[in-house]
Amino acid sequence: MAIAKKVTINDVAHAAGVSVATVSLVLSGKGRISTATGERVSQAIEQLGFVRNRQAASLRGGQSGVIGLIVGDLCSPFYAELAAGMIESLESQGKMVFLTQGGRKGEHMLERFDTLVSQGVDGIVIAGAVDRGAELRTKAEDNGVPLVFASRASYLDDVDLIRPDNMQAAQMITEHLIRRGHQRIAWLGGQSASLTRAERVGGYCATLLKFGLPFHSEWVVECEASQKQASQALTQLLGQNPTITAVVCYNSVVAMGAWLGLMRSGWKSSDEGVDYYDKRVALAAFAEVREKDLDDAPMSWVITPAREMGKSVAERMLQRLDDGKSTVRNQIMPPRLVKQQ
Amino acid sequence: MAIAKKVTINDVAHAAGVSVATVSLVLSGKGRISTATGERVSQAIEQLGFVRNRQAASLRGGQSGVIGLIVGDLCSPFYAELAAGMIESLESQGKMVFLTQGGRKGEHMLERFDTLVSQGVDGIVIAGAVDRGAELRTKAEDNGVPLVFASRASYLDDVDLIRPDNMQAAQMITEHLIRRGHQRIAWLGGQSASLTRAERVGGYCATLLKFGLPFHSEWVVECEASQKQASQALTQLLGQNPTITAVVCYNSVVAMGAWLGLMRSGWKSSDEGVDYYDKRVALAAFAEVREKDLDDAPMSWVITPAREMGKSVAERMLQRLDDGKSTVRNQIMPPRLVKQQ
DNA sequence: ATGAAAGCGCTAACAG
DNA sequence: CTGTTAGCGCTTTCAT
Repeated sequence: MAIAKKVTINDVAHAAGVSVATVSLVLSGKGRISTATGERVSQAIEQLGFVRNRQAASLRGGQSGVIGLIVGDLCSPFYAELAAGMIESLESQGKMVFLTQGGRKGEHMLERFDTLVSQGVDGIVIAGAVDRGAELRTKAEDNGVPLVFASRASYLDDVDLIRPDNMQAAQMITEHLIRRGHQRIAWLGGQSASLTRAERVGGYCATLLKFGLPFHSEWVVECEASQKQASQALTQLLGQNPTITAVVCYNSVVAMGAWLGLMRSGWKSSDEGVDYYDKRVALAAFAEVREKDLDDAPMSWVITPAREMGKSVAERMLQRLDDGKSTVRNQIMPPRLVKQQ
Repeated sequence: MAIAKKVTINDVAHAAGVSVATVSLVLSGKGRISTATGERVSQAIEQLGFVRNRQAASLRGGQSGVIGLIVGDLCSPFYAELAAGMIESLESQGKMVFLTQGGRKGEHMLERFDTLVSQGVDGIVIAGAVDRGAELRTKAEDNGVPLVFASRASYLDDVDLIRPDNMQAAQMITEHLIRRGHQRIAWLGGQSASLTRAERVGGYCATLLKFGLPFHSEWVVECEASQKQASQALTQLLGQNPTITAVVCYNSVVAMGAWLGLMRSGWKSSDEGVDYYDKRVALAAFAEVREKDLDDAPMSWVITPAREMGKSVAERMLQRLDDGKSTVRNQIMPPRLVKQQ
């Protein structure tokens, strides 16, 4: 099959018996075109199967209709879902997305940024850990490219930023346990270097204090994201502090490890926690996204709706595209509590 | 801060005291340029911070350096990792990737395809379930755009296709159990409408026969991807068929459910399976990607290296770009067995 | 080995 | 309302 010669705006103009300018106007919906001509042009377009060359359009000065997305780690479920939500939203507005990877720690953000600019994107979204935010902001200003950040945790200031409300999430999950009658609540998991964890621990701690409950630093234990480690850490914690009745787990792996650990030591899970003779320990957790594995676990958990966050990011970007001068702002995604049973 | 006026090839030519043509030649590495001039140009480029406008380049007739990727579901860990591998690979070759979503069932593949073409991509990769493969192939031919498919399971023929070896994966995991002494091996999970499952069950069955072991259709049970359902289904299966000593689980959720189910019924996990008095049942599973949750489970599992598959896809695409006439081929990714110690 | 010039397909003034 | 015209930034013959 021969390669169909590309049909251009010229061919359309010819077929419709008008000038290229007219076709262009019809295409962009600008200018007042008579209904009759508009009709004729549309028909020609249809008939010839014309698809407008965005590159040429953008070269001439218009918008490219393309948004660049630099995501740190596409394999993180949270960012994958964020990206999916964003792309979905943008595509429904007729935009397209250039996806590139900035590295788990944001190592490649700057180079990727340049590449995106050279591709003529209308705006850039950066999702994930950011290495050199200030430089990026300057670059964006220099190039006149709207920039929006989306991150799980961040201290960036003076930029458009959308992020989860880690502190509120921690408050919700802690308060949930308290309302179920728990007074001695421990924390399991995460590494102290993590910003996300810091924000969450902050919320946990604040909530305890707010309810006049004891906060013991020995009840906040670090551990790696492995079931075995979580299981061991929890057993040790409970052994040394038998009065603890509830545990907040930093993520789903830790949570599963905690649960399994208890079960393996002879505890049995019931609807509201894990029981051992006359004692009960309730579990609660943070999760990146809705996970099948947690569905059947005897615990409540809290997530940040990543897909919706992606949509918010898209909306924010569209706004900036409309009105480049609109003031930057810091937007926060409320978390969602998933109650067990 | 004022928006820096975009520096073009003209400015570079001026600064280096040569013509734009020369700069272009240096940029593309074509044509014989004297070392001296080349040096001077490169220096000017560096100094002015010039970045070549790919849109213009591509418009004029060159390649755009952009590959379109239509992925069905970015939230599936398998495809997320595949995409990540592909993008990584392509970016290291100076290419960029347009990412769009084709829908879980490939509903939007055709529209997305058109959009990508209008953006002037050099080639298109389709990852995921494909709805109308034949049409896509025709479209690609008409537009002269190389097309490569990557899918977890597919019957597409006569196209460039890279897919996992589901059958071999099933053979590996089944044989693994057999070599450990199991003779009565059951299958748990998946829905019979799934193509992937069909391929895997095929491999499981074939391996049993190859080793002269019994295959009972009652030992192959469907179940949804939920721990609870898996747990119930397994309990029932083992209750009715007490001679079974090993179970192959269709995915990680089913596997976790199976394990938990056994534990909750009083079984205890050991290194080589789950024990109950004098009886032992070994578990094995398919997983989409390496999962932390499976790491500490008493079972072996098999995965298709999605990231490497992504790299293969990228390579295949680059080949087609070099040599559009190279014959299509069906490439298969070997699975990897992860033995639980 | 390098320069001059002709566009790629489209849009944005500016005329009519 | 619609046509004319001048490029956007770059590549690519064709001369020199």
